[in-house]
Amino acid sequence: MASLELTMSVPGFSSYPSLPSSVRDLDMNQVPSGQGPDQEEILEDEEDSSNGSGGAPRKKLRLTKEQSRLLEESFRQHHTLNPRQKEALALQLKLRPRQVEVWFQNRRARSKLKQTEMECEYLKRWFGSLTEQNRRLQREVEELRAMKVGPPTVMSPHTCEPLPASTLTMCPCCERVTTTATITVPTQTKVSAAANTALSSEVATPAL
DNA sequence: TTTATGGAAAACGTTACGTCA
DNA sequence: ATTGACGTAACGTTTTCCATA
Repeated sequence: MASLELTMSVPGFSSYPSLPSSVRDLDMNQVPSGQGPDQEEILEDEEDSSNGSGGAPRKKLRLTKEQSRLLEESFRQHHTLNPRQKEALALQLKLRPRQVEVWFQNRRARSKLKQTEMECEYLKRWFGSLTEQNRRLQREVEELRAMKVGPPTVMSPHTCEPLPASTLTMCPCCERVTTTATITVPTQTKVSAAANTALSSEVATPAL
């Protein structure tokens, strides 16, 4: 079985499979951009903001730098919290467990968003590279067609007579180059074999 | 063993607030 | 002082997972 192995280099990415290292190694724990004024104690009148859908306008607090730092640190260790961890962290940060929970939810969402953006970028590049590859191969096919080289004569080892030549055709439906050969078996049973050599699509696809 | 059910947690989508240019 | 963009805390809903009957 003939398979054509093509290697491609995606600009800006060293190699796949799976995700390129530049994508894999990115620290998803980094706060996306993130700055902010020195928040001293804009905190908490605990009780009132525990509202509970009662129609009270929700108060939005800003976390202090220290709180953010601790939350980030905790997030680096595990992206989800069990109730115990949540409680402990809330205690440590002087926040309500619900706030810690919400922060982790949002943080996971930001991580995922960033990851998705990077994957999207990667796929765009990969698509561009494949398109270019496809163009090259099609040009190559055209050139081969234009050459109109006569088929090589292959002698049968059994009869010592010339075998019918294989033909190189383009499959109209999938646009793959197809090699078709008629094989003469000694028992005079004729077998038609079609070897589908997918020139254009035998590109190893990365597992994303 | 398989299926139905219910609760908890996570994911998702959206809103509202604070900040900055 | 106003406005629009942006980041993010908070919330409601949907989906997923798991234990139990």
